[in-house]
Amino acid sequence: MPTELPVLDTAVAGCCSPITGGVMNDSEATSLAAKFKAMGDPTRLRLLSLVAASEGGEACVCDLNDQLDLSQPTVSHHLKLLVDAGLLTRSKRGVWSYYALVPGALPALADTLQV
Amino acid sequence: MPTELPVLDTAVAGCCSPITGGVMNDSEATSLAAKFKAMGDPTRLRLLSLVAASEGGEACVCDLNDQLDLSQPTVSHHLKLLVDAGLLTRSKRGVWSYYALVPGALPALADTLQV
DNA sequence: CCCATTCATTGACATTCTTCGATGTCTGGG
DNA sequence: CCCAGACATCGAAGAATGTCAATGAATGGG
Repeated sequence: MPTELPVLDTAVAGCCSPITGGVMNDSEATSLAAKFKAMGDPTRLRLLSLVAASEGGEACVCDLNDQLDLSQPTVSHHLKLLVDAGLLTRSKRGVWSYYALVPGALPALADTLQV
Repeated sequence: MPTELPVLDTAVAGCCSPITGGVMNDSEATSLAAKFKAMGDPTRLRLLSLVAASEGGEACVCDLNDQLDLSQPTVSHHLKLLVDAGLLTRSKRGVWSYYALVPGALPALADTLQV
C-alpha cells in the first residue's frame, strides 16, 4: 500500500523542476509519482477542490460527504490517501474531523511541471 | 480503459486554476484526473523526463528502452498511455518511433495547481 | 451511564493496472 | 522476394484500486 513516503518529500519541495530539468532517478520518480497518483482520481480532485474552496480553508467530513454522492467510508478512504500523499492535513475537534490543504504542497507540485 | 478524452482538454488548457479556483464539477475533475493519473507512475514520469532531456526534445523507443530495465512491450504500453493522455506525441520516421512532449501540456497542468 | 452522532477501519468484491511473453505489422536492405 | 530489425498489439497473470456494508472507536448530551 502507498503509505507515507516520509523523508523523500524534500526532493519534491525543492526548487528545481525534476521533469523538465534533467533525467529523473528512480527514487525521485517514485516520490513524485505517489503525489500525482493521489491526484489521479476525480473524487480526490473534487475533495481537494472542496477543501480549498471552504470557509477558512478547511472542511469537515460531513460537508464533503454531502456533496459527493459516495458512501461515507469511501470518502474517508480517499481523504486518508490524500493525507498519506502529503496533500491534506487532518485535525479532529470534538466529534468532527477537519481537513485542510498542506500549505505549499500544490505549488511545489506545480513547480515540478514548469519549464 | 482511459482513452483519448477528446475535446474536454480545453477545460484544462484554460487560464484558470480548477483546483484552488472554486469547486470543480464532475467532468472537469474527470478530465484533469486522467492527466494526473497518467503521471502517477514512476516509469511514465521517467519517460517524460527522458524525452524532455533528449536531444531535440524527442527520443526513439530504442533509447528509452535501454534506460528503463523493462520489457519493450511494457515501455510501449506506457508511451501509449502518455500519448492518450495528451502529454506526448508520436511521429514515426522510417523504422523508428520518436516521442516528444506536447507543447504546453505540462505548463497547463502546472497552472491547474497554482494558487 | 447510556445513547446518538461522527468518523475510521475492516472485509469483501469487481474492476483496473502493470508487466510479461508471444505474436503481428511495417520498413529497409540484400 | 525474403529477412532482420523496430515497434505495436494481444492475451494472460498477479497486484493494486475503488467501492460498499458492517463494524469499531471516540465524543458529547441527557
